[in-house]
Amino acid sequence: MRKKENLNEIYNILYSHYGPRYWWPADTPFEVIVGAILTQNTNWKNVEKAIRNLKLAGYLDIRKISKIRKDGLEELIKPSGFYRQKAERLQNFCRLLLNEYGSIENMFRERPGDLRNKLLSQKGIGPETADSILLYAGNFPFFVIDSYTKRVFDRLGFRINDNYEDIRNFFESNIPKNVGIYKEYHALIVEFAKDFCRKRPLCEKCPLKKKCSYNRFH
DNA sequence: ACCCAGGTGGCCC
DNA sequence: GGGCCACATGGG
Repeated sequence: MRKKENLNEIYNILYSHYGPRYWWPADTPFEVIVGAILTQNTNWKNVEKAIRNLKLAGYLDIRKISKIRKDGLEELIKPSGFYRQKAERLQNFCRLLLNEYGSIENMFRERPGDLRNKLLSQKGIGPETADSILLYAGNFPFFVIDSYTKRVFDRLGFRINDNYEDIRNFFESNIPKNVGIYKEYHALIVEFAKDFCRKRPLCEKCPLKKKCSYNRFH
């Protein structure tokens, strides 16, 4: 791991390069939750199809999803892949949410740390999904770590171990504790990773070129 | 015909 | 604690 100025500097460079990303792309907190579950190891385009299906059917609704037959839900979300487990887990989560809290607004009144543990205890909600929900639906300052984050900062020369909580703690202790910045930084990392950390030929135009440890191989 | 995508849980040691 | 594996669709 490296020092904090670098993390903030990288944020500034990415923000200058891309501008605001307006994440999370969703109309409601519940849509964030659904998207967070459906996008697990899945291309976002496929998730958009699934969410569109839910909307068109009038089923992007916590009570509707709680009551629908499981095979009906599977059909609607099929484009997002892993649709049997996701249908099961999404439905279970909706039922838990209604039973324990009654509503999303009420769920987000719980103490953030307690809520995070509650989310993590649900089957199908791991640390990234939990933090996506807490940050983008609940506006709580939890930094979201995903495979892009690990890949990007590995290439930038940060010595990152593979432990989710360690990485999250590293970010949260070295950038301002600000929900807007957390939201924007994660979105910028994803944007940057898609542009530059998959296709090597684009490296010449990379805004973080000077910081990238891959440069010595060029 | 591969490979990848905004992960997670189960099982093994 | 880490190393595999299943889970499934759609696009390059």
